[in-house]
Amino acid sequence: MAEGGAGTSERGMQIPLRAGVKDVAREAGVSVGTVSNVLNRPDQVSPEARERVKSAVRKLGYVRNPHAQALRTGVSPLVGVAVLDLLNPFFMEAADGMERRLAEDACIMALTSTHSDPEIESHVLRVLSGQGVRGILLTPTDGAMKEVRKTVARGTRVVLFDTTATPKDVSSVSVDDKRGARLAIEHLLGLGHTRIAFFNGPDRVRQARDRQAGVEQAVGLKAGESVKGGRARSALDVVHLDSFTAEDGRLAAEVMLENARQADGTIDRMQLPTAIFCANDQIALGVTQVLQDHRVRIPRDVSVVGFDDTEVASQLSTPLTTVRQPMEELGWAAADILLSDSDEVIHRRFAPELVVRESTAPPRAAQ
Amino acid sequence: MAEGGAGTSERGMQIPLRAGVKDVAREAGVSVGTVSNVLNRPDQVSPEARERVKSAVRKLGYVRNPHAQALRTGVSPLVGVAVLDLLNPFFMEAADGMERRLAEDACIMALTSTHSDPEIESHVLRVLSGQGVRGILLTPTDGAMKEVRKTVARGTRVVLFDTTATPKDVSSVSVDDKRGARLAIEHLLGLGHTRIAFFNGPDRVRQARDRQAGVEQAVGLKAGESVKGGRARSALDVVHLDSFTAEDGRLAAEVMLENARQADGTIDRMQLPTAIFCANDQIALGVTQVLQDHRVRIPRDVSVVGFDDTEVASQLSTPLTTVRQPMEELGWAAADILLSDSDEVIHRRFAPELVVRESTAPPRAAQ
DNA sequence: CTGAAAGCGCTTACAG
DNA sequence: CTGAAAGCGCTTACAG
Repeated sequence: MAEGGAGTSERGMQIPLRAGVKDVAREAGVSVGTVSNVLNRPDQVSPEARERVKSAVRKLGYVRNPHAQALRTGVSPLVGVAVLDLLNPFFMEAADGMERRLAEDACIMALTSTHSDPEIESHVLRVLSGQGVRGILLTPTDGAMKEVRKTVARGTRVVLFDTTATPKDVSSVSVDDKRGARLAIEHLLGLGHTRIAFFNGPDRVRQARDRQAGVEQAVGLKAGESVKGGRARSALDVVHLDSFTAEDGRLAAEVMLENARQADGTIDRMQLPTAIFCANDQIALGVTQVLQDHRVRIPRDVSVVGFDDTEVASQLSTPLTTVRQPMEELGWAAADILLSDSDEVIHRRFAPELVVRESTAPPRAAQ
Repeated sequence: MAEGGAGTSERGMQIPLRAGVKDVAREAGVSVGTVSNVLNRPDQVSPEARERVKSAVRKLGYVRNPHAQALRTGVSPLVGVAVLDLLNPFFMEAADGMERRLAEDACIMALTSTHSDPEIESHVLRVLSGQGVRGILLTPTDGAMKEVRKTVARGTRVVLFDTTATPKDVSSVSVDDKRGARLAIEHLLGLGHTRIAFFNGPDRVRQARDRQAGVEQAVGLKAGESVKGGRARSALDVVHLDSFTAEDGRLAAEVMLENARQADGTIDRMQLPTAIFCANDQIALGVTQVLQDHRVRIPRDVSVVGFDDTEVASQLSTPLTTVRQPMEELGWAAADILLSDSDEVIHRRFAPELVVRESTAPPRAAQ
């Protein structure tokens, strides 16, 4: 393809594959500057010229070249979103919220997964930043801040999503996980439960640590009837699972039932906790399945509480009492901060909310 | 900001916010052309110059401006992906496969949802195409082809995903839904089932229509013991749900149980089908929950088969027999066709596969 | 092998 | 209100 030609005079004869401002200008009999003005500040152009340009645009099917625009103005319409896992409904509901906010500013969401892997995370940050995106919404893994700061130093805006870290230099959006866990436990204590099992996620995940802190706080407070000192830890049994999945929920529940099995093979319900608080709805899903398989009734024999309020929670055969995270709102807020373009560092923390359904009730009378 | 200045001589004094080829060239003592050559065809540059440029790149933290590159070369690294629903695990597992393939070509996936709405679909196509993406992977709604053709005419490559339409002018990737449904029904017939219920999705969805065709074909063939003529439709009960969700699966199952309820309030198991084929795993999830609630045992009282083999299938308390779609592979293949850049129209159809687990067994003896 | 120059398609001060 | 011109940062034939 010949380059460096003097002009486009010959090209005027043929219909261009993709019309540009020049073609529109020629068609409308104005200069390219006027075409651009019609596109960007139509009120500064005379009505006649405006109309001629508009009909030329229609006639030629002109579409602005976004790369040229981005190059010239320095802004890209692309926003990168990197979450831990595309298959986790929590993130996808949040992504819906982000997309809604981004659409308002005609931005496009580029959604990718880090698979909770710090190496993939670094790579994704570099690639997205290299693409010159308008900004990045990131659910960070534990040691992400170093790479995040490099990314910011490279000139790419980053907003942290679903993290409780509140660094001085990077904005974030989060839910108060500790408080959410406290709500769940207080609900159970309020119903009269005293032997509670907490099926938590792995300790290396920040959300798990925060939720546990909330659980311990609630148990300490209520059981001891005093802010300081008092504690009745024996009432609480914390089990750490390997992941926040239904599968690991099943496993943990099976171990629990096995431990309560008597010589005659039946399960001694007195050996079971009266309530189980699961660190997310997926775990609760696995747990309820195992309990049902073994004819342990929910909530009559055991109450179950989840976390997140994803779709599955209300769809379980016994609709699940759970701690609702405002996922869509969370995503919306993160995108909103990113697009605000202000250099101010903002930390938005949302309050979780207890949703009481049918999986919780006072404990069985016998004790 | 002053424009139209004569050069960048003064700028040399300060560290540029973001280094460009010019800065690298100055630092390395070569021309910008050489810098570009090092970046794009390093073997055509002398080793010394190459090293000097490379270290200048490192020193200045140079990152290529993707928009300038896209503008100049005409190719964008962005690939748009528009699926029906971000919350459907089928699409998210496929998206994982797409992402893997796209990463090989250093492309970025821009994932969005059409929410199965033709208007949103048109909008998304227009916006993505307007962004000058490298191409679009689309799960089309029924009447999508008109807008798809417009998009293609605008110069944007499109590959259809999970559609059985095989237009002459647009490539596609699909699974043989009809065959999948046939596999499921043949499995049930092979076990000796004769009274089968088919819980299908809404008729307006192409997948539902194809799966029904497969079901009818299998029933007609086997039950009639003859390819032509023979048919035993009475053995098949087709129920159309409003959506492919667990919730609608529950609803349908409850209606079915209600119809089998006797005067004394108990359920007459003889009135139930001996097997239920659900048009996807989500529906099967809802159905199994309701059956369990009513103490209808799976597979002893009723066999259940799903479709997709999403994560939930193997995690149900009675692991679900289902028709596996190779979701990741499907996504990978779609991305592969898109990136091939050939103008040849390709239609890739994948074969589904029956995965037998514990939710199916021969029918209860009594009949 | 290297450098100077044109140009991708757009936007924006500036002069008229 | 309109037009001519510069330039965003890159790549690529072309001449040396």
